[in-house]
Amino acid sequence: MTIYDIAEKAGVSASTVSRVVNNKPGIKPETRRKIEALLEQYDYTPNETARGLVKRSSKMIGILIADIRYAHYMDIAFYVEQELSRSGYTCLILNTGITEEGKVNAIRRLAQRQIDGLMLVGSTFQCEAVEQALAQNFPDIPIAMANGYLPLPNVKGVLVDEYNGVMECIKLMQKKNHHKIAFIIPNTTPSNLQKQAGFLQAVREGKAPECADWVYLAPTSLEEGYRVTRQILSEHPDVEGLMFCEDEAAVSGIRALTDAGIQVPEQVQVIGIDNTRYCEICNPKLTALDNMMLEMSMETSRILMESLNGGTSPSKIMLFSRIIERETT
Amino acid sequence: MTIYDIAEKAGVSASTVSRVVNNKPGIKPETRRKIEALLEQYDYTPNETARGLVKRSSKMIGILIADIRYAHYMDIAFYVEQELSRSGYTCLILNTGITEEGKVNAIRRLAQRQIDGLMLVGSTFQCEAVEQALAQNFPDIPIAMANGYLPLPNVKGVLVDEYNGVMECIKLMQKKNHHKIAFIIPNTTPSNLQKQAGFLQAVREGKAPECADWVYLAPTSLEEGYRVTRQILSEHPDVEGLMFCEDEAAVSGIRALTDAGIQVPEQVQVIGIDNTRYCEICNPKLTALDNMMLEMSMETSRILMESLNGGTSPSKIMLFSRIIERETT
DNA sequence: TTGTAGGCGTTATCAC
DNA sequence: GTGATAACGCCTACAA
Repeated sequence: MTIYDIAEKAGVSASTVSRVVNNKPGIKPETRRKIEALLEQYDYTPNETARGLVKRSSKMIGILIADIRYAHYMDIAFYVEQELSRSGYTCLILNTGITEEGKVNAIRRLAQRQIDGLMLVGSTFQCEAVEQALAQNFPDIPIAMANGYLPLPNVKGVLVDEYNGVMECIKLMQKKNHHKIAFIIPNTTPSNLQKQAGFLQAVREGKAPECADWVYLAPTSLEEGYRVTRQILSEHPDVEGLMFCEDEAAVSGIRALTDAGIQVPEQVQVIGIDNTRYCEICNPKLTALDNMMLEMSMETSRILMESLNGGTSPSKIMLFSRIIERETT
Repeated sequence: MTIYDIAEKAGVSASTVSRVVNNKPGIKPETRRKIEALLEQYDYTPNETARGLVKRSSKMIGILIADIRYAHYMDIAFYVEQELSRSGYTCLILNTGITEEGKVNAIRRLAQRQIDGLMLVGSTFQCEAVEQALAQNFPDIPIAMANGYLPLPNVKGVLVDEYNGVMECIKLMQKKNHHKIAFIIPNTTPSNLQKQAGFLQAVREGKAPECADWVYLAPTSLEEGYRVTRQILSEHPDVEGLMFCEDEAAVSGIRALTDAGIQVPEQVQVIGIDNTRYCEICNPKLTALDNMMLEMSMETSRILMESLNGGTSPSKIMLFSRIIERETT
């Protein structure tokens, strides 16, 4: 069912139908009514592909996420999709993986699709390769980044103060007289390096500056969280606190501790980051740094929408994280 | 950068460029090389919108999910996106909600986009309204359903034997001499009604047939899982087992039990369904019915791919669930 | 108030 | 081997 079909049935030209479909003025009310009835009757919906071709806009937004399965990314994907749908946009969600190749590939794939806007979720996209690919493929559509930023004229970024957030976490444990703290990082994204810097700062100012060396790498997974905790216990039996960069490893860290007969939080305290559902599920419940993912994603999609509508907003804003204290501190 | 631009620079016609881009035969090797060099140099990528218009195919697949945040749906979304990407398809993932209106709306939104195929995830789509909307909007593109089926000529479904699965769960508890079992259902999707039927069957055959009345409604959430567990404890202090339709409520059910000083699994056993990550995170670890979501999603996308390629496969297949026993039974 | 004609970028069908 | 030309479905000057 095309506008031509409708036009024929209505005894008018296609352009008249097009005008009615697009609510343009200057149509005789009677004609309009007649066409609207036909539209309704035949359940006409405009072909967005054709529309996109002529309008050079697809009403589609690309969303790049390293891996949608990470609990906090998933929430972002959900809210952003909801929000953008409401304004008539359709989302292309791509899982890029964390390799440069995967990220650049995804960008190229989107480039073929005439997307109207782009959203990047996660600081992993804050890198040279992505910056170049964006500059080349999307020099002028609005781009919004959640938890990251790139210095391109059409990019806006929403950041969270994780440096101070982590510092506060460490201080919280120190205040409770837990000073020997290990730090577990899943990878070296800019965001995680920020967190690490916060850790180092707090620990160096504290009573056990030697812990600045207690930095461990453990990719996001339950298995790795368990493994690394056992490793830390064996290398530093005197450990008093574990600061994880994400909840998933943290919750299995808790498990490793209790399995080893260690009291949480009396002997060892544990803090995670992201404040995902996992925090409420594990036992004891996990204290976590809430990095405001939800607010961040809403803010990011708001900024994206604003740019799409030609509005303007600061190119970089920062939100403040906060600690949600539960049972592991 | 269009094929016309390239054609001009190469001193050939646009058709020739198009042929090279599409790897068509019958081009003088020299011409081909020259054009390929230009393509490379200007980083040309074909405009999929224009292509879609003439080919009447967008290389896009619609994916309908009630709510991507449910842990098991999320995994499906991830794997399906990966799988379809690999074959050059882009996924449009829409969260429809569980209302009829939301589901039908999503279908209409996709209808405007010339999608090549459609995937429905979850038995919630197995309903009259969706069936009608599909028949009307997508009479002839391949449609694959995960955990559901609709009797339309172009629909294929992958199902899981949850009826027997739940029955086995109940029997497992009965074998361990826990007979007084309550059943908690989040909503009345066809899939959940199947589970309930399995529960009723097993309980009626067991030693406490009166439990057939112990069916509780609790929407998927930690709060509701906790609340309903307390309610069950107060209404049936002699309860010996809890069979939840999904892990999320189950894990907070465990918490409610331990908070009430009840030993799990000695006094009350707990089983969930979906076998999500949550099972490993809570304490004690949750025994769950693995409804093979992963296999199901891979199978569903495989079937969808096959249909897209013109192949044929049975319109309805069934997978078998299995129990993953952990610490709550 | 309405219709005609051209064009968006691509592919496919004929000619040459 | 290659080049016109006509679609695909829609929008939008410009004309009438």
